[in-house]
Amino acid sequence: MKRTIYDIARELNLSPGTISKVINKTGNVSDETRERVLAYIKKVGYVPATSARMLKSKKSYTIGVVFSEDLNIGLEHPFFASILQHFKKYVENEGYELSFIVSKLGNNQMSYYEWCMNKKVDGVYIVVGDNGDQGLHELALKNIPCVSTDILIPGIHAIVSDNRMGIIQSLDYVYQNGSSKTVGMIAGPQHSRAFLERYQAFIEYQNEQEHPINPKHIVFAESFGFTSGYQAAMKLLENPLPKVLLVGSDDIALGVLKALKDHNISIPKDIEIIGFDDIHFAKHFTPSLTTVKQDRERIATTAAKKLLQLINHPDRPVEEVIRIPVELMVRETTK
Amino acid sequence: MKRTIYDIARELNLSPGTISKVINKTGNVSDETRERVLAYIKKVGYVPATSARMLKSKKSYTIGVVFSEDLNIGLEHPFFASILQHFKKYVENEGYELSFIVSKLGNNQMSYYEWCMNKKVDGVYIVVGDNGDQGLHELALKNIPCVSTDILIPGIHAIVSDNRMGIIQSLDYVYQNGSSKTVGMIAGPQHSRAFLERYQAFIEYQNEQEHPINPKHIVFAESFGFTSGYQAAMKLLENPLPKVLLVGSDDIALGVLKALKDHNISIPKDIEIIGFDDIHFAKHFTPSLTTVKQDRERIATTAAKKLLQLINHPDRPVEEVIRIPVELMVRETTK
DNA sequence: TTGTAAGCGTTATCAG
DNA sequence: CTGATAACGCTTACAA
Repeated sequence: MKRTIYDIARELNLSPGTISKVINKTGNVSDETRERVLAYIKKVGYVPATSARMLKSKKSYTIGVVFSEDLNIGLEHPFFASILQHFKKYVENEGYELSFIVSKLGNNQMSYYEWCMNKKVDGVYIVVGDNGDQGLHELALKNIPCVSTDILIPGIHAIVSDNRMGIIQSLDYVYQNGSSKTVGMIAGPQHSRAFLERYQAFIEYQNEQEHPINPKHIVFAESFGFTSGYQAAMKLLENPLPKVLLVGSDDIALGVLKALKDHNISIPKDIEIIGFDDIHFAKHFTPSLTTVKQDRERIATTAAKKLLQLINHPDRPVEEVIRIPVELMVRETTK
Repeated sequence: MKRTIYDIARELNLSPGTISKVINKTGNVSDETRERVLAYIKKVGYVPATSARMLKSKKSYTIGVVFSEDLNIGLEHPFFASILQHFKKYVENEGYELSFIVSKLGNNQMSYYEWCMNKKVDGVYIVVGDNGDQGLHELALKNIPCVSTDILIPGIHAIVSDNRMGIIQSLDYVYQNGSSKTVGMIAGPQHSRAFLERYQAFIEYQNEQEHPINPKHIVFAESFGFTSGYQAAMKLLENPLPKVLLVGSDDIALGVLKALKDHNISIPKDIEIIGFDDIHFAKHFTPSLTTVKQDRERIATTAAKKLLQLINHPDRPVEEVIRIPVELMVRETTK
């Protein structure tokens, strides 16, 4: 049933080495035999045994995926799942597959790096990672090709949204025509880079443009997700509201919207809301959410492309951080 | 740097074979040497090379995951992503890891079965699959351990929700106290087993209880998702509405809700809605959605447990289809 | 251009 | 109870 390179060699009156050469497009083989082998391989549906190949060549055509669970962001997270999906599609098309890196496998604990050595993965992709995770920093030190679409670690290439640009677009939109509305922000947890960047961009913009910042109009959500958005909004409601509210993420924004509705606050009449992410649901909500769209597909494919480049041309230098442009989607929560 | 079983043997004045034995808990080793080896291994952080181990033993401690993309259900799907997440957690804890099965890897097309042989996966998990997918049926024929939490294929063990029970609970709730409301259904695409079962259960219940079924109150959504729900609702609106509406899934139900709202139909006053799934968002929507909750965690862990059993005790027979109970979550879209 | 043979790091079967 | 030794299926010098 299962055929090896030896069987093929015998059946074709060739030597195993030759077969290997044509499969790997290495060494010299006459065009004729190459064709013959290729045809035969296709006919009988031979596929080389990965394990043997790995054992010998130290390559696996596999990319390890870090999807940090510590943050309690499940695979269900609308943003990260989507990115992972696009990434997967791209690399599979290039002949690579994905395997989740896990640090606690049954009994034996193993660092990301050990896992990579052990599995001989060609590269690793950090979809979402925790900055406090030592394993990640260890990875950055060893030189294994590695890209991230989340955290920024010196030594690891990252592809992330231009958060600052998103905030600028939002505020430019708010202040257009010389309007001088009061604007507040419900920021996400500040241990997350993306949330931190968005918050800082907000503060900087306001300072540069000399718009006042009212501390009571700034609230930090405790976590990701709907519920923490709801709670943050409750806190905001303790004081008079600003006219416009930027929210760190759509997930959170939806919770905010709900809290506001529950208090009979009319949107966008009483307060305008601008989110961040453009998750699938943003446009379906009532009222539909004005938000900054992250180009998930572009982030993912850029990351994939870059990782493959790192793997196949380790010499060619590349920029370490790439910022992907974002776009403001104006919908019903602003006027 | 990288240590092999040989290095360890040498450093410990033993033979490689002995080391292997203690690692695999096989053959006879004196307690003393076992301890000594185990201690040393832990100290130096040795991990066996998977490739070599696979090559020799035909085991990989890896489970192949089928996540059909043909259906355009991405990794982002709230139900399946959540199930996969729970499954992953369970098997990782038992020392297995997950690798996505892919049939078109770069240039060479390969059937699921070939992939499994090639990668020597110990089992396969079908999170979501297309019934028209020949590769899946081929898998069922070969005897590789395999479980599904979606499609039902003869020969493949399946763990799915008790859809009939969900419909019965919903309708019992609707008809409680001898009420005789008219009830309709927006069913999902009928090529999907789960949707089909829900539809059939509905029809059977109504017939058994001798409640009339108005064909105009039954609409089939063309696809999964919000948009097809919206469209289905539009169709339903062409005729007078029933008093109660069961919807095949929450995803679809949210689209329905939106369409109804857009037409100024009051929920639950004019029409009551009951969904299916209890996706995360169901309780956050306004009004919050009454729905049948699928126990995603239990489905996933049951599937995981069963697959591991199939792998490790292929002899022990097990039922082929397990139905997991569901629970009606009563919220604001019903009164 | 093709064939030979020595590994890669394990496991498993025998002897000792 | 422990130690040799032959696979496992492939890649890669090197020889023919």
